[in-house]
Amino acid sequence: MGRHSCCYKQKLRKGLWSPEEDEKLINHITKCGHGCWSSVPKLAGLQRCGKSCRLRWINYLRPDLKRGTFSQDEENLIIQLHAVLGNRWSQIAAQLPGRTDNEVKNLWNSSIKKKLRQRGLDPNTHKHLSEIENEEKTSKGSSDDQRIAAEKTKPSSVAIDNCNNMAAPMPTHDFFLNRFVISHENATTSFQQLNSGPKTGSLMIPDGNLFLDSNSKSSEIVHEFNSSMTTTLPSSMSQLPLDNSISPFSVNKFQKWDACTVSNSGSTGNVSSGSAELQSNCSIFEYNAFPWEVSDYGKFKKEADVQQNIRWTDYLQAPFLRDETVQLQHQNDQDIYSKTKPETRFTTESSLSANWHQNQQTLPAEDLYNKPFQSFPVTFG
DNA sequence: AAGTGTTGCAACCGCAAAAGT
DNA sequence: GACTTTTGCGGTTGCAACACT
Repeated sequence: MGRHSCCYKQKLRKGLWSPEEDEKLINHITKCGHGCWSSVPKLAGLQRCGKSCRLRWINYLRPDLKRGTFSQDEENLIIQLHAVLGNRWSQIAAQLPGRTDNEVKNLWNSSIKKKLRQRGLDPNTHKHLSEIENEEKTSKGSSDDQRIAAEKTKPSSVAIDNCNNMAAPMPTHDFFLNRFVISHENATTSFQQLNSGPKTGSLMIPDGNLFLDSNSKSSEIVHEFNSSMTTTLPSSMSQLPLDNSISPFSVNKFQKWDACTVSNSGSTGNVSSGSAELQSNCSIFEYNAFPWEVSDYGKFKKEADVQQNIRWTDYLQAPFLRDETVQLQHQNDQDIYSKTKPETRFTTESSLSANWHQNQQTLPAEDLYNKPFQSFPVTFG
């Protein structure tokens, strides 16, 4: 471990953080926020550089970190995302609530890579090693060596092909569904971790689902609430009690929902009637269908705007939803929907996530990995 | 028990992009 | 527009803990 140049100049501490340092940093940030990181050490009374403080906070002290070992589902998701995104750890970590890019990166380097190799897969290209060997045999010359070397630093060729192909498939139905379930589930988990009291309506707003209404196939986006949470929906998230039991960071995470909160219908279940905005051609990023951090929201939205603004209505009308062959590939996911009758469509997310987890768990890891995975490089660059 | 190798992870480095002046 | 500062990211390293001999 080296030391930042600024640390040399100012003779700042390096290496592991002591509990006292952690406490100082936590106290300072919870009271004042981090503001400009370069000023944090001075204000917090730390002999560290701002960069070091930022890293310590993001990777270790942040209250919304999950910690602990990665679940099999998380590992599978990392593998899938890596096939699309390559070594873009921050983007991968953004799909794993409570996990940091550093954690994901470490897991990949220390564990997942080995597992993939044991399964006969190249962790860089996600291709079978035999396939790569064949390619190497058939392609000779230095130009090919350069290509292979370059390929190692890129996401899978499938993803690249899709990226270069104007007719590349849209994001897959199951991928988005999975993302919903995971992030949705996490929102609940975060809530429960942060506030052991009764679930009030306010914080349950993010616990509502933004669902694809596959029954009507009308490309309608339905915002739904659990029946238990329809009674008291505050008009503003600012009404949240900012006591010690609720981290300001969790509130920050959910703030975006405030912007799309529709007037409470007063009825249980479907409140789509009041969601004109949601039914418009809004980008999927604009209403935080995924409970990412606001900063992530901005980042992804920007990327999406710059590259290709995938809209929910576009997604719902995507060819793969009409393509029989592809639909067969997503039979399991369709089943999740089809088994839910319209009148009982608003099943709790737990049943959905249970289905999903069950689905994942019944697949051996390798089978899961080998499952056709259509990437969506358009969105994530 | 002591020495050596391996592993997991926290933290640093260097670079690039963004933001500020 | 040029320059400086800040922020964010991916790659890498150092070290403590563990496993093995």
